Amino acid sequence: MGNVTKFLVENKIKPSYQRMSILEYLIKYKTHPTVDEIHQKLVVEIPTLSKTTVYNTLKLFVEKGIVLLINIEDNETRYDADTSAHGHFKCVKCNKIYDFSFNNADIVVDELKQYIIQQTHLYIKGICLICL
Amino acid sequence: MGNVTKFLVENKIKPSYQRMSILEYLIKYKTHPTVDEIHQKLVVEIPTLSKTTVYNTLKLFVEKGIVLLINIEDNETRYDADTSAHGHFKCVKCNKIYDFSFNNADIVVDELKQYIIQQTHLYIKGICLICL
DNA sequence: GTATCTGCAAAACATTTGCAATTCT
DNA sequence: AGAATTGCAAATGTTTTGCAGATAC
Repeated sequence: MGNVTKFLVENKIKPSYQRMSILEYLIKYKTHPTVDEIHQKLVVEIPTLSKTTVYNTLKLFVEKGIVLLINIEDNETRYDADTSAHGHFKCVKCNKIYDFSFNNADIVVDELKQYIIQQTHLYIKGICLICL
Repeated sequence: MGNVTKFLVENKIKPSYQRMSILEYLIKYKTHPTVDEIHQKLVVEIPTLSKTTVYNTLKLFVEKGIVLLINIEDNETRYDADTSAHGHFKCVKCNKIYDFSFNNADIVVDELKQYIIQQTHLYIKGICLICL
C-alpha cells in the first residue's frame, strides 16, 4: 500500500485512482495549483478525468483537513497539501507563489484573545528576488 | 466642497455623484461590503445606479489605493475604505468580519527580507465573542 | 465639442448541482 | 446487489467587456 493510499485511509477518505492522483500531484508539485492546472496536468494521464471530480476531491480534502485552500488571488482558489503553519508570498511580477515559514504563535492579537481561532492566513504580496 | 469630494480630488479621481456615494458608503458603514451589498443599498437612493458602475468604481478606488480589496471569503470580494494596517477576523458562525489592529512591523519574515513587500493581508477565522 | 463616465446587455469564467453511468466491494 | 464515486451537461453566481447614450467641463 503506497504512502498516499495509507495517508488517505488514515484521514478517513476512501482511496480512488483519481483521489490518489490528485493528492500525489499536490504533494509532488508544491506550486499551489488551481483546479484548472491540476485538471490540465492530470487529464494527460487520466483522459476521462473531469473537472467536477477535481472540484469534488479538493472539497473533500479541505473538509478532511489534509489540504489548505488559498485565497491569495482575487479570481481563483489555489490548493496546498502542506498544512503546517506557513505564509504565502505572491510576486506580482512573475505571479509565482512562495511559501515562507512563520509561527502562528508570533501573531498575538490582544483584541482576539478570547475568540476561538481556527485558521490563520498570512498573505504577502510584492516582488520576489528573481524579479527584482 | 465636501470631505469626500476633496479626498477624491486629492487622490486624482474625478468626483461623480456615483463615486462620492460609493466612497461615502464605504466610509460610513465599515462592514466590508460586497459589490452586491453596496449596490443594493445605494440603488434605493440612486435608482439608475448599475452594478457595472459599482464594479468600475471599486476597481478604480483599489487602483488609486484608497480602498482595500479583501479576499477572506472563497466566493466573493469585499472592500474596505480603511487602508491603515489592520487584520480581518471572520466569524464562521455569524459571518461578520471584524477589524483588528496589528503592526505590519510585528510580522518580520527573514525569508522575505530582501523582497519588496507591497501588501500584507492577515486573515483569521474562528468564532467571535458574541457567538461563543 | 470632446473627454469621460455610466449603464445595459451579453460574454466570460469559476464553481455547483442534478442525475445517470460506472466502479468497487 | 448496494453504496459510493465519477463525469457529463446544465445551472448559478460573480466579474468583465463592448458599446451606445448621458454627462461634465
